[in-house]
Amino acid sequence: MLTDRQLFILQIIIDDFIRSAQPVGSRHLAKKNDVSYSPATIRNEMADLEEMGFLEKTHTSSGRVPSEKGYRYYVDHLLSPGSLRRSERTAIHSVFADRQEGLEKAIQNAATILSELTSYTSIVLGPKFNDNKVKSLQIIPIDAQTAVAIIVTNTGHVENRVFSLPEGIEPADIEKMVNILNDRLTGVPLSELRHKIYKETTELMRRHLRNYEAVLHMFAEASGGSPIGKLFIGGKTNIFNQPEFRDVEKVRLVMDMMEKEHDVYQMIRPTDAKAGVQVKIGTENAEQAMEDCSLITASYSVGDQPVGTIAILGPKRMEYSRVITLVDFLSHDMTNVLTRLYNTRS
Amino acid sequence: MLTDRQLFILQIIIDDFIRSAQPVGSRHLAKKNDVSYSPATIRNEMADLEEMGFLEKTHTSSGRVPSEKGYRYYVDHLLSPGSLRRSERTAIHSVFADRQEGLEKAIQNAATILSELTSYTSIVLGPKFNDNKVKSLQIIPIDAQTAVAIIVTNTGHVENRVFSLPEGIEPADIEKMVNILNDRLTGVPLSELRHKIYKETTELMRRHLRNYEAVLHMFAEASGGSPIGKLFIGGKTNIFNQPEFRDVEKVRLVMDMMEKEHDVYQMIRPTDAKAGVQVKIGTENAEQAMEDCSLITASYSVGDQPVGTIAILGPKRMEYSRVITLVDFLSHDMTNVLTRLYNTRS
DNA sequence: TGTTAGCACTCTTTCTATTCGAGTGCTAAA
DNA sequence: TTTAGCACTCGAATAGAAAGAGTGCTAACA
Repeated sequence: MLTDRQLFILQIIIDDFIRSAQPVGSRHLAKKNDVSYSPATIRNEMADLEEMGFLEKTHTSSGRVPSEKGYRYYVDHLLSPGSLRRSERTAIHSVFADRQEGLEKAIQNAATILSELTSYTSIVLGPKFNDNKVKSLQIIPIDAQTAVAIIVTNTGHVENRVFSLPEGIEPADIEKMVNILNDRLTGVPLSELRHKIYKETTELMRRHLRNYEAVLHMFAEASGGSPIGKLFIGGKTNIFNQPEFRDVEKVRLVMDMMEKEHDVYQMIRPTDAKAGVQVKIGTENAEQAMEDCSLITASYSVGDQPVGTIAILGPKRMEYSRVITLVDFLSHDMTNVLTRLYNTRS
Repeated sequence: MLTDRQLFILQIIIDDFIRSAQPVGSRHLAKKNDVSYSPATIRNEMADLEEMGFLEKTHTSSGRVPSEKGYRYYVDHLLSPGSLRRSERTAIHSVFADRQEGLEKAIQNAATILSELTSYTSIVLGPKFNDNKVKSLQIIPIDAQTAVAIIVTNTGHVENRVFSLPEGIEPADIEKMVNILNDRLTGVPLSELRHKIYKETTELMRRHLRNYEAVLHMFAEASGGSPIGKLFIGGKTNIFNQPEFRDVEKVRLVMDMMEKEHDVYQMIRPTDAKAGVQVKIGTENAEQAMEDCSLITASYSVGDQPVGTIAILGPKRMEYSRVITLVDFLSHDMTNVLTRLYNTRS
């Protein structure tokens, strides 16, 4: 077990390293105001901490650097809870205050604000309302052979798709079709739409018109939509600011990964395993490219259903305290706003 | 004026430098099969070419490197017209062969293919049909206070926006409104919609219902949409492959710029000044960050109206011949496909 | 007169040696 | 248990020195 003094020293070493990015030496620490031990004493403790795996040396006669285990212990036990400035709070609140621009824009703004406040890279996984319910279906003919199918959900989300009309269909037929579809499918969750569309309406449609299959098929397709929410990444190039990423190859690894939507999604998709803020340090991330990075994630919800994730990607030497507080705060804010907004319209 | 031999030497110097990224020396050139002059002769010619500003030295005793003026002359006068492999042609054709996925996906694929074929960064400015005409306007109520406004154009493009309904409006009122709007605005080009919506319908609407302003305003807003087409960038990290971008600061400049949609748009927006492929070398680009890059653009059209742009961003030391051929080919292909697709539906 | 061989010169790159300083580990004294 | 002292290690910085690539110029050659 660690003595109090060891805890203290571990803490100030990591704090110092996070700020300076320089290996910290015993003499340097001893000079600090709140440290009253001599360099030699500190050296002894450092040696012990290193033996236990919390610290590392870059070479035999360098100062100490936190190991991954060290960071892990730090976030689990040593973190002083950060607090937000008033200006930060209002910045975050303002993102969702003005809904005029639409949800998508608001989410994108959230990503931008987050990266600006932290000067790390932010990732926001937009909400996917799988239990969105159909509010209205429309078919708008464009010309003799073509039409647009439109699905509006109870959250105001609109899916649309161009498709070819069956040969020789009449405007009256289309109207009939739309009526049937609306009659039978209003209120059906999007996730079930594909299934229900065939089950509920095939019979009816067949009675009223020929060539209904193409149309049904089309609607089923459009309802599929993207299986995941949209990804927004803010401050992609912030990683360039980090001194440990002076190396082109390292930057490249991370940049490449950020371009691969699928990988990013895998990394931050909401896991309902644990609620609250999650921290993944270095190799704790599955992604190879993340071995020098840390990822802080929190999911946000509508009601008690998690619908999306916000995350901060930075160097392992991250300001954990600040970022955790920020991410926690924003995710709660988003949960509140979205819940108020969407949970009422059922 | 340049002698034939000077032209020849300038050409092989640039060809060689494009391939190797190394300053090319007289001895190195003389050893090539198709060069029958001695190093000394070549040195003399090089000195002349340098004096005329086509070549530069990185330091007093280095080989020569093409200057910006050199590249400019090269693309204007020395370019051997490249040809495409069959596999490249089919790759390009295949992008637009299958329209099932929708236009947006196809455009995105174009960007991806382009960056993969060239191993540079590709930028595609999605089509903006400003003369799209309104086909249909819809208002779908979501709940008592909220509704979605939808505009469908003759190309099948759908704009939508959530908005707040005026207090105490009745479903019948909405229907009336939609009828008036459709009656008066069908066929109006999107670019004029904002204007016409007030001019044509205010009077009528006022007669039929209170609080029409909010609704009109909303439609006017939605019709504004994004003033520009959507941007797709492929192979953002390809720049890392270029040896002259080993430097983190240089990469950063370019990366930062690519994140700023507005800057990118300014750079590649269609200029109907010149048709065909345009090449901007280094500082010929307005953008500061581009001083070590070249940009090759071509716009594509529907009919004879340019609607979007494709571009390749690479180092000044770019394979101009290949890329120009490729960009030219793809832009024509896109023009053909889009013209066939959209020009019929007027 | 145009071309080429030869040579001195320049500048970068690479290697080696040296020094400097920050930091450690260990021992012994307080 | 803490601390002072000291030898030791290693990286970073500095300065030559040598190697190598390439040039410019001059003079000879065809």
